[in-house]
Amino acid sequence: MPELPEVETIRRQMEERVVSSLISGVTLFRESMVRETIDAIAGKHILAVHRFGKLLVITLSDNLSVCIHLKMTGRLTLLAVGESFPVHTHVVFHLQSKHGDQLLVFSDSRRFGFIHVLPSTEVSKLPFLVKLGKEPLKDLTIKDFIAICHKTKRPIKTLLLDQQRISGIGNIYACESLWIAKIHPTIPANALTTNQCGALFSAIEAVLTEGISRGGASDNTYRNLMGGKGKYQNFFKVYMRKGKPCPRCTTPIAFTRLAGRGTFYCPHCQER
DNA sequence: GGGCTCCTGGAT
DNA sequence: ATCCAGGAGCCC
Repeated sequence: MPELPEVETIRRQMEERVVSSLISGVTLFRESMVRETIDAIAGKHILAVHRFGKLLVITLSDNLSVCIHLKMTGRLTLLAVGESFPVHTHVVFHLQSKHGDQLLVFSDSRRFGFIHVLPSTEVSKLPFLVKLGKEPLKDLTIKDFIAICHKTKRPIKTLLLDQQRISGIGNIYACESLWIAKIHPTIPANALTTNQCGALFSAIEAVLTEGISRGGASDNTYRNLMGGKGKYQNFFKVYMRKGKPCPRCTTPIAFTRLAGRGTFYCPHCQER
């Protein structure tokens, strides 16, 4: 569930609360969640927290980095020492800073997520990052976006979800941006006019920006670093609103399945 | 480029 | 008891 705005919310909270901390130790409850040995990070300092699409990259001292993907149900939670761990806690980072001792906890009920520990100079070679597409609100230009759309006949919504073409968009923001741009999710991407591409590009920027400003969407399992919920779910126009009136035209929101994903749209506004 | 798979909690 | 959520790697 965490998409670009949710991961960005966590990144910003980490920037505020854990950067410059010393990692005094690590407790590993489930080895399979970590791709390499994690012992080396004890004694390192947290220098910065970056985000690439939905991937978090924590830069440590001594050329070491920790890359974390939350996938569906992964969570990072900051706790005071003595607070009980969330269910399905797999890794605990023990932190020391001038604010006192804290615990950074990685939990993931479905265990789709992963943690990589590797030299900072190797991070950019991670297959996921090598193949990652450009990112809205960052380096993806409208010109790029039009070119990407016109290069494939795949359904536009499937294209929006393809991290190797465009990074950061997940199911929620794909549905919401298509509704704003009045584009049907199954239209072949190369059938979109330049104007439609422009409208969709603007819509993507708008929903991601609003998602970030509302602290992400917690329609289900997402929680931020402090365990709090986002608020964007209260502003969904179509996502999870099957049968409810379209906010623009009152037609009941339709639900279909596209590439195995639940897809919400207005059959009137987003006519094919 | 579509379908299957990983996994568990929650809805039905 | 069964179905379903979906990010992304993997299989053809």
